[in-house]
Amino acid sequence: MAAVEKPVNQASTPRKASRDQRRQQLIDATIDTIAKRGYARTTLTDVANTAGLSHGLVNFHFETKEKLLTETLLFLAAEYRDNWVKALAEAPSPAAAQLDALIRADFNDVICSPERLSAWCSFWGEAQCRPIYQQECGSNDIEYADMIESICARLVDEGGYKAEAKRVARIMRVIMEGVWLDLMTMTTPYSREEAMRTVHACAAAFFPRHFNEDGLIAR
Amino acid sequence: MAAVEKPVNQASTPRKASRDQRRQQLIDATIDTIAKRGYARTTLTDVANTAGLSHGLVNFHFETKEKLLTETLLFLAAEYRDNWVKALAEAPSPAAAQLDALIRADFNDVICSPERLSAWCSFWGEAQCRPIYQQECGSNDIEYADMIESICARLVDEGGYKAEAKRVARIMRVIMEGVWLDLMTMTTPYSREEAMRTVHACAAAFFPRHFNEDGLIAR
Amino acid sequence: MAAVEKPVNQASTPRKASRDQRRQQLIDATIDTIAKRGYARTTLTDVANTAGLSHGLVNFHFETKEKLLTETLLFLAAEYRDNWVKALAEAPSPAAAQLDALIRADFNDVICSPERLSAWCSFWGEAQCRPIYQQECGSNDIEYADMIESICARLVDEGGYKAEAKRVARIMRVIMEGVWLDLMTMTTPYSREEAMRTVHACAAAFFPRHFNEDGLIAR
Amino acid sequence: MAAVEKPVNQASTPRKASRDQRRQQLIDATIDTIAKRGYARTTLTDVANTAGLSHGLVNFHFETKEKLLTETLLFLAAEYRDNWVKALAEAPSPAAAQLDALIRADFNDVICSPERLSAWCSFWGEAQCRPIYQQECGSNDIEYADMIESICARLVDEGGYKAEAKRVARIMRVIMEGVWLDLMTMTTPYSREEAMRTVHACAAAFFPRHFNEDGLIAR
DNA sequence: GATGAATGAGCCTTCATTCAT
DNA sequence: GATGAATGAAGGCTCATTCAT
Repeated sequence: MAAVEKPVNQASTPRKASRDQRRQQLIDATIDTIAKRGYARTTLTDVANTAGLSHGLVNFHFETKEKLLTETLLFLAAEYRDNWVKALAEAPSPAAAQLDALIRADFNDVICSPERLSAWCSFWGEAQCRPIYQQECGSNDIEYADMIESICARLVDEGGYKAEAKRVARIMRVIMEGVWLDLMTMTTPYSREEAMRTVHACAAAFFPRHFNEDGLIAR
Repeated sequence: MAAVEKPVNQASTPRKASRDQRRQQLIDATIDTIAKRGYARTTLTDVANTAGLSHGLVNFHFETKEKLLTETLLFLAAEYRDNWVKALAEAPSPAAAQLDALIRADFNDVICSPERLSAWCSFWGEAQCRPIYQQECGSNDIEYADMIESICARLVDEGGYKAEAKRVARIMRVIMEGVWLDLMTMTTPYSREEAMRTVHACAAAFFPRHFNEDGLIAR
Repeated sequence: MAAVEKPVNQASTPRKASRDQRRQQLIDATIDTIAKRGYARTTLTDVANTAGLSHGLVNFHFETKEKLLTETLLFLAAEYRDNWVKALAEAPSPAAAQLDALIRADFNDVICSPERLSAWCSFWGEAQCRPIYQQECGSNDIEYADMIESICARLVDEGGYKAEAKRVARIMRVIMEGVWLDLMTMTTPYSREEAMRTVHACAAAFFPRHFNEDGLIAR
Repeated sequence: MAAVEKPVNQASTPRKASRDQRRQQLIDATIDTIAKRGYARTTLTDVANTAGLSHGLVNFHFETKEKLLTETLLFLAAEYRDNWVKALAEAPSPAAAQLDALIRADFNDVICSPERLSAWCSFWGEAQCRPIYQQECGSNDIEYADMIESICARLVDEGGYKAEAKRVARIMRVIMEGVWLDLMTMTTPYSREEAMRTVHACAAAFFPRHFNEDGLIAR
C-alpha cells in the first residue's frame, strides 16, 4: 500500500523550498512513479508519496493532474534536447565527430537511465500524449531530424560515400530509438555499452572509413 | 462521451454468436479502443460500445478487465508470430530471401495497420504489461531473435560478408521496431513503403550484394 | 469460482423431472447454499450450480429470487411444523410425555442438521425476512407457543407444581432456540446429545418429578 | 431510494472531525443501517447517508466494506464485553449478586436496544461473519462462559444446591441469548422487563433460595 | 505554504432477469 | 422444458479535486 511507501526524496524536504525546487521535486517523483507503475496506474497519491510530500501539494503546484503530466513530458523533452545540444557544442566540428557525439549523448547515463527510458516509453504509448507532445515539442524533433540529416549529408559528402543522407539519417535516428525500446522490452536486456556498440556498428556499415563498432575511428 | 459512441460492428451482432466469435469481436474492439484512446483511458464501456455490445457481456466472456487486456495482448503476439512464420514458410530457402520475407511480413497491411501499431505502442508503454508479456510471450521473441540471427549467420556465410551476425541481426530487428515507433510518434509520418525502404536500405548496407533499398536484388 | 463447483445433486437430474421435484431440488440447493455462503452471498448461480441445473431454470420455476427465498423459508417452516405435529401425534398423551416428545423432535437429526440450523440462522438474521416470515408463518409460531403453553399448564396442574405455565413455556421454547443458536455460534460446539441434555436439565429444574437431564423419568 | 434518505446525524457533521470520531460515527451508522435493512441489503451508500456523510469517506476511513463490517462487529463485541465487565466490577461479591448483575447487564437499555439486538442477529445470521467473529472475539465468549460457570459453581457451593454448575451456566447463558432472539423474531414481542423476568424465573428454578422472578431475593 | 479530510464522478464488477435457440 | 448468452441496474472502489484548518 501507498502508506508503506518510503519517500524517496524526503531528505531534501526542507519545510520551505522554493517554488521551483518543489515543482522539480514533483516532476522527478512523477518520472519515477510512471517508470515504476506505468502511466495508467500513476496516481497523484503515488507521486506525492514518492516525493515525500503531502497529497494536496501536488494540486497546489500544478493545479491538475494533466498539467503535471504535461510538464513532466516537457521537462523530459527539454532535458533530452539540452543533452544533445550540449554534446554537439562540445564535440569537434567534423561531421563524423558530431555524429559520434550525438550517439554517445543518447546513451549517456543520465538520459539513458532505466527510469528515463521507462518514462519515455510510457509517454510514447499513451495516445493522448502524442498530440500533446507534438504540439509542445514537435519542433524539437524536427530540429533534431534536420540536424542529424545535415550531419549525415556533410559526412556523405566529406567521406565520398554514396548513401542517401536523408535515409541514413533516419536509420541512425530510428536505430537509437529502437535500441531504447529494445532495452525496455527484452526479456534479457543487454548493457548500455552493447547498445551503443550496436548503433556504432550500424554507423560503420554506412560510413566504414569513419566508424567501427567501437565508435569513431581515430585518425 | 461514451454514450454517444457509434457501435462500429453493430451490423454483425446477432443475438447469439458462438463463444469464440464474441471473444474475437471483443478483442478487436479492445485493439481499436486502445489505439484510439490509449491504454490508460480505455474503459470496458468504450470497448463494449465499440463492439456494439453491452458492457456486461465483456465480463461475461473475460471475467475481468485485466484478463481482457491480457488476452488482447496474447492475440496480438500470436497474430504477429503467425504472420512471420507463414511468411518464412512461403519464402524461398536462400537466406537473403528469408530475410526479405521477414521484412516484408513486418510491413504487411494487416500487421502494420495504424490500429495495430498504436495498440502495440500502448502495450509497450504500459509497465505492468511488460512482465505479463514477457511471461506469456517472451519465448516468441527469443524464437524470433534466434531465427533472424541464424538467417543473418547463413547470409554472412553464403555471401562472404565480414559482419558479426548477432549484431546485424539485432540491428535488423531493432530497426523494424524503431520504424514502427517512428511511424507512431512523428509529427509528419511517412508511408509504409518508405518505412520498408528504410529497412531495406539498412539491409543493403550490410549485405550490398543481396539487397538494395527496393529489397532483394533479383539474380 | 462457481465454475469449479461440483453439483451436489447432479446424479438425481433426469432430463425430465416433474415440476415439484425440480422445485424441491432447487429449494434443497437453496438451503445448502445459504448454509454454506450465508444469505447475503447467495446468488442464483450458486443455487443452480449446487443443484446441478442451469442458471435459467431457477427463474423459470420461481420467477424471482425473492420468491425462491420465500418459498424456501416456507418449506423450512412447514417442515418444522410437520415435525413437531407428528412427534406429538405419536407420543403418549400425558403432558410430560408430550413435552418430552417436543424436545426430542427439535433435536431430531433431520431438523437439527448443520444445514438447517445454519439456514434458519440466516433467515432470522435477515431483517427483511422477518416480516415475510411473520406474515406467512407467524401463525405457526403462535400455534406452537400456545401448544407448548397448554402442555406446560397441564403438567403444572397434573404435577402439582407452582410454576407459572406461561413463563415456563416461554423458557422451554427459548432455551431450545437458544441452544440451536449456540450450536451455530460457539467456537467449540457441543454434540446434539449434550444440547438435548441441556434442555432436559432445564425441564428437570421446573418439573423435577417428571424430568431429569436424560429426559422423561420412566415410571 | 437512498438518495431520499435523510441524514440522521447531520447536525454533528463539522467539516473536520477527528479520525476516531468519524470512525465511530460511521460504525454507529452501520449498526443502524444493518438493523434497519439487514446485512444483505446494507450498502455503503446507506451507511453514508445515515451518517450524513459522503460515501467516499467510508472507504477513506475503512478502505473496504468488509473492514467496516468487521470493525463494526468488533465494536459491538467490545461494547458487550465492557458492559458485563463493568457490571461485575460494580456488583457485590456474593455469587448470586454477581449472577444477577450479569443478567441485568444483558438487558440494560444500551446493550439491549432494538438496533443492537437487530444488528447482533444479522451478524449471527451471516455465515461469513461467524469465522471472522470467532477469530477476533472467540476469546471473549470463552472468557464469558468460563466466568459465568465459575459464578454458578460458587453459587451451587455456597447455596448447597445439587445442580451441575457447567450445565446451569450454559442454560443461563443460552436463555439470555434465546430471549434476545425471541425479542427479534416474535410476532408480538414482549417488554425488556418481561424478558428479564423470564431469565430470573429460570435462575429461580435452579437457585430458589437466591432468586425469584423479580431477581435477587433480598436478605 | 502545507496538510489531510471530504466530496463525487466514473469505473469495474456482480448478478437478477430476459430471451433466442 | 432447458440452456446459456445477453442486458442493464446497482454496488464497491478509486482517485482527481476541493477546502477548512
